[in-house]
Amino acid sequence: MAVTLKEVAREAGVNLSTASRSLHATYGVHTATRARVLAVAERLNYHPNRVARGLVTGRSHTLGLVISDVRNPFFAEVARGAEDAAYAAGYDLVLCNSDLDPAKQMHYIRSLLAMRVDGLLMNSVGDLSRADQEKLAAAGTPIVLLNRSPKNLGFSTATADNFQGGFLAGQYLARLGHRAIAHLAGPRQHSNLTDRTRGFLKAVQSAPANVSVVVVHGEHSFQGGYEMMKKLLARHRKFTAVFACNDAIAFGTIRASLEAGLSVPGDLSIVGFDNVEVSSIIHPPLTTVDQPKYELGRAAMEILLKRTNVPEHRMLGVELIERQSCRALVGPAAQAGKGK
Amino acid sequence: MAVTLKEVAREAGVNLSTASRSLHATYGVHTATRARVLAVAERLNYHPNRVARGLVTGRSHTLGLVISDVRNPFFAEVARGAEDAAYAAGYDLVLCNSDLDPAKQMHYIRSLLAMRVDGLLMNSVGDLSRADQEKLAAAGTPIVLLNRSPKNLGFSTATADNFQGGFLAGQYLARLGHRAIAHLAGPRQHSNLTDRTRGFLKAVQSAPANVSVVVVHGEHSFQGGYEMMKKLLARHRKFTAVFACNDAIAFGTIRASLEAGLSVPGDLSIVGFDNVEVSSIIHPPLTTVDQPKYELGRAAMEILLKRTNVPEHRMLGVELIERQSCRALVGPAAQAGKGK
DNA sequence: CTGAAAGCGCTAACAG
DNA sequence: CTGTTAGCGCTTTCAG
Repeated sequence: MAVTLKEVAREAGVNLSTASRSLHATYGVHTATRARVLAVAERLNYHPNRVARGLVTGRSHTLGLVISDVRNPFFAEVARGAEDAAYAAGYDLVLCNSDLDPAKQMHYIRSLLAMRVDGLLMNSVGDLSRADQEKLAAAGTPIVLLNRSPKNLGFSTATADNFQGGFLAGQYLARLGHRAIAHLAGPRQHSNLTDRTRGFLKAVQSAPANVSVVVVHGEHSFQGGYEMMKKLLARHRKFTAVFACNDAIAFGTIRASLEAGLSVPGDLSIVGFDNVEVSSIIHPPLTTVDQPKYELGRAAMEILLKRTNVPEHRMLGVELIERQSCRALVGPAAQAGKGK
Repeated sequence: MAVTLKEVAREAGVNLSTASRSLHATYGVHTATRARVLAVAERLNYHPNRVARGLVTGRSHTLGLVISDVRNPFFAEVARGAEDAAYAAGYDLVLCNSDLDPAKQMHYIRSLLAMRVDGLLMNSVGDLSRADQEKLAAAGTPIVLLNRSPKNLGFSTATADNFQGGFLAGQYLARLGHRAIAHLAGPRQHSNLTDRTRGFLKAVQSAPANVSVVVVHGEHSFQGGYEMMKKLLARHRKFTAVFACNDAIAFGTIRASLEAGLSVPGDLSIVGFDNVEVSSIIHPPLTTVDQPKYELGRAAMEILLKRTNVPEHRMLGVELIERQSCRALVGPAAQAGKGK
């Protein structure tokens, strides 16, 4: 089918190994010889067979990316960051959507290991059985985990500072003068989300004034946010602001508020988390905590590409993006009807 | 490093080839022998080396997906559809983001061919030089193109019925009684977008009443839509509806309209194209033409997996999703202030 | 049913 | 600087 190095060598009148050396651009071959080989390779449209090379070198120059779903804009960004970094380093990325299903996850991992990827980037490993986790660790393939605090086994991690993000949100709302805040927290037991909650509570507790908080849990999706908010509103709770633990929830919250005849930010201030692209597109533009998604993917990939065996942990900074979904209840801005 | 078949064979006291046969579940090996081999393989945690296998079989069970950018929700959906289909068939997918840059595209293609992927799913090939296109075709690797009308070389294609989608949009707006419509058409020379335009014009021209249309071109993005609309509004054009050739443009249009003090759909009806997830989340929920994105990816993958050498062309149906961004100017619904 | 042997395309010592 | 020689781990004839 495809032309092989052997044919190139024969055509160029040199030995197989000489041809091989010529292509690797290392020294140890006469310039004229190399030129000849290269010319022939070009003419024959030769392309080295990476699988053959991989077999002998033991490196595939391929990496695995296991995430829950690329359709989630967060992961799409991460994937892009990871892919760009891989591309720059001459690696290819195999995309796997696990839906967080442990069986599917293991299936992918097995497949990836079987194809001898040089490393794995995964967004979670917590759902795997202890045995599987150990098997994974034993495989010896470098692994970096996304979005997990550095407490996992011996794996490297790359994550945003979720605690700090939650803290920023709480501090912001408290400073605007909100004294009764609802926090839509997503599922329990979701380490990076609970970190946000912890940061938020910390900020609110350390605020100069007294702030009351009601925390509700639910699905971390548009629908989940919508439902949590509906329920909250039905209970006639008095609160002037909500901190949603991600943007999707915030969007659902806005929808539910609008449907209940509340204005945002007039009656209700809302801050989200993630800063997905849509948050600047919807109305009102959402004030949210930006998480450096692309950089997260890139940073994770960089760690992976180092191929060191000592686990490395990278935590990226977050930032509050002030838009138009919050209003100040105190201070000079309070009259204006909008935050800041 | 990893345990090899040879070790399994030795441990099981059989020959290498017997071990190999045992694993392939084909007949030709005594049941007891196979059981023994399987047991040993399990115990040793043996996993076949796919690269070695690939070298001899000539098939890598890996496919390439070259799209412009996964961060584009349209492609994320397509990618997911393709990946699911690949997964179901036991294939892995290598993700490549080309940004539509011909050089990057060729780089990826080269890399993919070098790793001997069994097929390629690409979203465009039009920017490649004639020579590169021919080289691609000559490589003999099965290729299916996304979103391209079936006029390309000998490649298979999978695309939505863009013409029909444009037609549906035009027909819908005309029926609602709109007689002056702006069409935000995206860049010229973008085959699937121009198909939408053609369908739209066809519908409008064949409408019973006279409908005037102004077509404007620009970037097919939120920003592009925003700018096109600003310009249009500045020219004091009189139109009651706009058909945006994709949802991103529609979102930009809505933003620009809102900023200009126009209400949607009160003063202006807007229909988009794509039905990305956000279109149901924004306010007002966008009436748009649904393109079966996930199915597109899956269909393309199915064609690819057939590995036939006769090009196949699949065109998927589209559907108008009526939400709340349009209003009727005639008929009983006109009073209600909303379409239907 | 099982073993022996060749070879996929390439790299990497090792001689020369 | 260049050629010879082993394999990498696996599948696949071909004998037995």
